[in-house]
Amino acid sequence: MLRISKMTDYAVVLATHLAATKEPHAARDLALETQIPEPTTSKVLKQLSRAGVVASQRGAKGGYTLARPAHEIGIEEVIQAIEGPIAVTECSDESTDSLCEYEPNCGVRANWQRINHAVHQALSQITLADMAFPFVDTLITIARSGKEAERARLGESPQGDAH
Amino acid sequence: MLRISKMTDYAVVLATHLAATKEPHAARDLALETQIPEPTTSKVLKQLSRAGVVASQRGAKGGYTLARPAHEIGIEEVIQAIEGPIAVTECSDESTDSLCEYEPNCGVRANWQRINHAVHQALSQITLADMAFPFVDTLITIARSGKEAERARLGESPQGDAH
DNA sequence: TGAATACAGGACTGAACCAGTCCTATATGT
DNA sequence: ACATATAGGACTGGTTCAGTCCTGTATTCA
Ligand code: SF4
Ligand code: SF4
Repeated sequence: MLRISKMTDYAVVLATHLAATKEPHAARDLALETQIPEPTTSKVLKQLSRAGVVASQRGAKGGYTLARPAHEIGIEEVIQAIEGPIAVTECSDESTDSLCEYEPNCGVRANWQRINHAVHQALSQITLADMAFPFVDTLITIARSGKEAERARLGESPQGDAH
Repeated sequence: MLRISKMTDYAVVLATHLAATKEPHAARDLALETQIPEPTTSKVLKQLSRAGVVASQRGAKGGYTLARPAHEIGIEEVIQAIEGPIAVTECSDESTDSLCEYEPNCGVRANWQRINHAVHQALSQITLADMAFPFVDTLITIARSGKEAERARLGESPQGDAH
């Protein structure tokens, strides 16, 4: 399904919630506001804290705030904090040199890596500030380059010698 | 990690392999060419067949061919054949009215659905003919619309009353 | 100081999903 | 008939995920 995990979803919801104010929010309060169970909320926020997405303050009057302004935090960063690096395929993990056993003779590897990069870029550019308002549709569109003609030509004869 | 399953990866590799010729390929032959184990290859191809991505011919001299020309089959279709509808979040499944329990008071739902739609579009436009050659980078780019200024302004004051 | 608050870290569990194999049935060509 | 090759589905071990809970530490304030 190409889906982010539930925990990651919670993370985006919570982080977006934090974007609303600069006051520290206790995990318990955020749980009440979002309806997400408190232990789970706490777990997610701890992970976000370790990843540097949110800052934490212990003790009474403590809580969580965003580590930086909302418009400087891309949701890719939030996703990565919970799930690790974005990698659409096993071979497109840019952090580790993860080796797929089929890699030596795999013809689609290079293209998957480019697709992965595009997704990564798109999610990096959408910030928590964007998520707080319904304007994302004006920000993200997938555009084909002017090489459409070339592609169509190649597409007509995929078995041709196109080296 | 926002990853497609291994089976889906195999499906794209196999389908791209089929794009090279119009002759029927037996599952066994494809398995040898791609190094993917034969039972797994067979399973994946059967799923692709049921989804209408590939056509099958039983009996001696039989095998699999693409159901349509390679440049008419988007990889989104291949992914969907194995994993079901693309849905980045639970609420962004366009096929079913899947209801998330947090949906009523979730502020990021609309934006996730737009992101999901963009990803869906991008993967639909990349065809098997594209995957057979390293030209995808010329085809997919993420573009921001001209509303960047508006966004930046909003991003500066996410806590402001922007209703 | 001591109590209350709130985060940090990690262990733990049941459930769901995934990867891969195998068996039986059916269709096709020689 | 017989060999070939797909169709469908059952089945299993392993892994990952969602969620909870416990112990420890830092901070505030009376
Ligand atoms: S190398 Fe090929 S088979 Fe291996 S993960 Fe990448 S795309 Fe998939
Ligand atoms: S409604 Fe909100 S919480 Fe539910 S799946 Fe969609 S984004 Fe996630």
